[in-house]
Amino acid sequence: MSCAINGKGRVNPQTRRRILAACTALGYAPNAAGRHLRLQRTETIGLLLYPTCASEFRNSFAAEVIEGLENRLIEANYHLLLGGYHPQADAGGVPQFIGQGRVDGAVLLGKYPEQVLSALAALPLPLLLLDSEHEGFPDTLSTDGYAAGIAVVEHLVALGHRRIAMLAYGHDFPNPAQRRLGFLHALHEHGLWPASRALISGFLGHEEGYHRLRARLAGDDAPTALFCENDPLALDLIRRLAGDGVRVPGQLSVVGFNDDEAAQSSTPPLTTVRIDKPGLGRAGAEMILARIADPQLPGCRRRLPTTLVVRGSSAPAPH
Amino acid sequence: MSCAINGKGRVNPQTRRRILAACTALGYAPNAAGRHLRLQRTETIGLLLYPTCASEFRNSFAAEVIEGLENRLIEANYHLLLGGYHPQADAGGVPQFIGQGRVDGAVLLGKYPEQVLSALAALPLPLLLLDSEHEGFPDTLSTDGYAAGIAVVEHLVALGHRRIAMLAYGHDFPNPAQRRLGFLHALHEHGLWPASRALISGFLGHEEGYHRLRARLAGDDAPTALFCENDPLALDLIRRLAGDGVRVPGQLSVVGFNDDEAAQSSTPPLTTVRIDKPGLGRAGAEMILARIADPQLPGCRRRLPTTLVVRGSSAPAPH
DNA sequence: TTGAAAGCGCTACCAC
DNA sequence: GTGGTAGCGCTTTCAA
Repeated sequence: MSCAINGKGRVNPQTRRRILAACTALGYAPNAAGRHLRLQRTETIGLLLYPTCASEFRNSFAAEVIEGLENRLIEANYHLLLGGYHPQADAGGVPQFIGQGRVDGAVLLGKYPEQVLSALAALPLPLLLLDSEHEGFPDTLSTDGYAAGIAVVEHLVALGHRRIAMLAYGHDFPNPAQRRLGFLHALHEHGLWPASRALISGFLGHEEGYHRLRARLAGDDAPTALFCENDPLALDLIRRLAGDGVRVPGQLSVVGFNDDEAAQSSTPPLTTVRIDKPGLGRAGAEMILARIADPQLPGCRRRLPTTLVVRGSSAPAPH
Repeated sequence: MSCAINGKGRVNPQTRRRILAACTALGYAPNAAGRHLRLQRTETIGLLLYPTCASEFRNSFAAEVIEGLENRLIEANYHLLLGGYHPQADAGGVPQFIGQGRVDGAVLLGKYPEQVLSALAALPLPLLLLDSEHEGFPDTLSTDGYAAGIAVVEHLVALGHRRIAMLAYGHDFPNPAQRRLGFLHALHEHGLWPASRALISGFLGHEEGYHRLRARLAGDDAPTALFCENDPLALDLIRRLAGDGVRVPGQLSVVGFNDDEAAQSSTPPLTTVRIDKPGLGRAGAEMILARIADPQLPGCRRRLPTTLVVRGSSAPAPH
């Protein structure tokens, strides 16, 4: 009977039909617990968010990635078990549901500190680090921030800009670091000013970042173009600049990163780097499923390409 | 042994210690599948979001509610299985994981259309409708929008306002409807203008809502205070009004609803109605756990109180 | 091609 | 207070 339902083995098509009809008639569906026990498989993937579910949910990036992830997993008859980080309940930084055999594997999304990441990497469980990179994880999927950094510079140089600055937060996450490296590499290739002049970094809030930027704009070698670490930063700066009478893109071209929803509807619309977030989620689902199917698989570290989306916030350099 | 681990029955404390020590030494933890099968319980709650997980995650309201929900469930050793709405996979509008015995109950969050809600209500599974109301569900938990609508009017009347308008979307969700009713009731109590003058509703986008508002402001009995259905609407209108030279609260007091994060940091800071979102989540967790523990329990429809938060966007009425 | 039966890991019960 | 055992519902194997 099980064969009939799951479409396996040798079953008379007529018998199968009869069984399936009876199932629907009786409203029968296989019980997951029995199935899990027998199969030694839960058909469930843990989705671990850091620091909390709420914090990541508010982040539209994570939300869109999860959408792609979920869609692909549902296709594979898999489900997502949600896990935030609960210091009180989780011994040693490792969430409860791991080790309970509650999930077949887990996807890690968020900005984990090194310590938590190391603890997680040591787990005997298929794991995928999504939108980040770490040497402890055989499987990671992120985006090519390096190439994106280069693409932004190429775009601005093509518009005639020579003094291009980048505004980067003071944290140290892998992908933003890649963007900086690509950005600086491209500047160097074009013989533009050195990193010490190009990089405005180390600030924490937008307020501070804006003050640093204003200071540079007031100098005699003010940048004519600005690459921001992400869209919220770019949009906030544009708003502040507008308030202080600096025209974008007239006096300063601004490029963001992420292509958040707000980037399209801002004034001016934001030139930015687009990440296919649902695509990232789907590819991640593929990777964790493959790892679960064959734990012996060699490690896989992928970086998906990004696309530069040119909108109104970047324009030819002023003479 | 099971007794020792789960802290049940009569076990010599010394034996228990010995067993627990062995468990940690061997890294043993009970397997969830076996446990679920034996207990006929999965210690898992479905979290169903509509229309998609991504859409609800972007909504900071849902994110915060989920945070409270999750925290309480973790305390009760429960987990959250995520479910979006997948028309292709879900027969008859009911998600896969229901009926598979994969969850002990489910929490429904989001703006479900009537049809889907009815299909869900018919399920033989403990369900909690969170932040909404529907006659088909014995258990619902929402907030007291009616009282909130009254509180807003009382606040504005105390500031000397007589011409108070409310801006409400064209959709028809239970809680906003309650807010409107409370608002209109309070207007009536104070002998202020009738619903036909007070309510600016039926629009869909902010653009349209703003045009409707401007038309009213241009009339000779322009409102001096405005109650908006939610904070994003209030904040967007204030921004548009500022762009057109209308001073808030100088010429027009504005009150929002939700106390989103942005309400605190806007200029001026927004007077709004605060909902304890994590509290709503925690209370919801409590309700679904109670229902699971005893399916015979009488139905429970709760509305949590809200708080008016007075900030800078409301001020005494101009003379 | 079909039906019968073993056993996945756990907990609750029962005899000691 | 302790250890042994039945059986949860499923899939898979094996014999008919």
